[in-house]
Amino acid sequence: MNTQDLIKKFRKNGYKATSQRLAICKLILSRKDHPTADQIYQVLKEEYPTISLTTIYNTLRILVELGLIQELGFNEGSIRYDPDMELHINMVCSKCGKIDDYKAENIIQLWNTIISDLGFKPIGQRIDIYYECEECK
Amino acid sequence: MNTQDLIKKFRKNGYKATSQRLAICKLILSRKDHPTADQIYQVLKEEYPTISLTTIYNTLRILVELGLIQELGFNEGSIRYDPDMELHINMVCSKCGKIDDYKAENIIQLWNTIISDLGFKPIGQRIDIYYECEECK
DNA sequence: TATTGATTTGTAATCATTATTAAAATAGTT
DNA sequence: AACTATTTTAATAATGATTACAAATCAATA
Repeated sequence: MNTQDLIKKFRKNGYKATSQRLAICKLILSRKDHPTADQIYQVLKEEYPTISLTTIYNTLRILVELGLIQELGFNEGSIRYDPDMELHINMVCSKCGKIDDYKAENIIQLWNTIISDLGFKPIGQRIDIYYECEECK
Repeated sequence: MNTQDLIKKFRKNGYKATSQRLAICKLILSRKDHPTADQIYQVLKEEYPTISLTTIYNTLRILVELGLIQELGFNEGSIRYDPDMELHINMVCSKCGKIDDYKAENIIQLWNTIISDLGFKPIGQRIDIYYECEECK
């Protein structure tokens, strides 16, 4: 999603398209490592020295509401943000917490089987696999 | 798992079988609603008025280590504890946070297919489905 | 460009969890 | 049953992530 589309999306939903919001969007939508709010803050501080963590949190909440990203709560106590809204598996290293997305072949089949049994369409889903990554072994 | 087996399990792993630990175990292993540490604390305070949250957390950590329960971090900021270590789906209400376990019929087969593609045996997994429960609708 | 209301920011507050440490309880041994 | 070394508990303080608040700033519209 490019900047113009983002601006439109914000305005259509009654939100102002501030430079901070656009910067946060561009960052989170481009990253695949599921950063925390603080990690986003640390990066954006360089370009926007007065940006505050509150703004990061507020913007992330809006992006969740607009369906652009997904929140993933983990056991270490922090929430990570995932811009991949398609069906996928989060490969989570139990030691270092690193996360990679994994698009398995049969996952769509698995998913369709599950939801056809449910009888209704769920709002969303989350599939994690926990393992020990190469660096940690 | 009965009390005697629990005592054996603790001792075999170098942990003392204190009454607090046994009470926490019995409670968490019998509940299906994935309680938080504080919810467990609130219940056990009745029977053990001097029990502390620290003890709850310490014991839960041991139970995770012994493979008896699973930690599930959620977005509202709290960790919930799930005594069901078998493959199952957490049906999570996006509004009230209620969680029910759901054992779908064909999941295990499909899941095994996905796992075998990985080439290694994962430590664990987690499958959530988010929806709006009856009471919240 | 002026106005109005939303947004940002810095600070303080909150909540869950962890660290610390003296006192109490346990398991193994006499 | 008592002894003792060691672990565990429990109370408090500390930490870290997130949220609340209020004054200053900015975006959108006229």
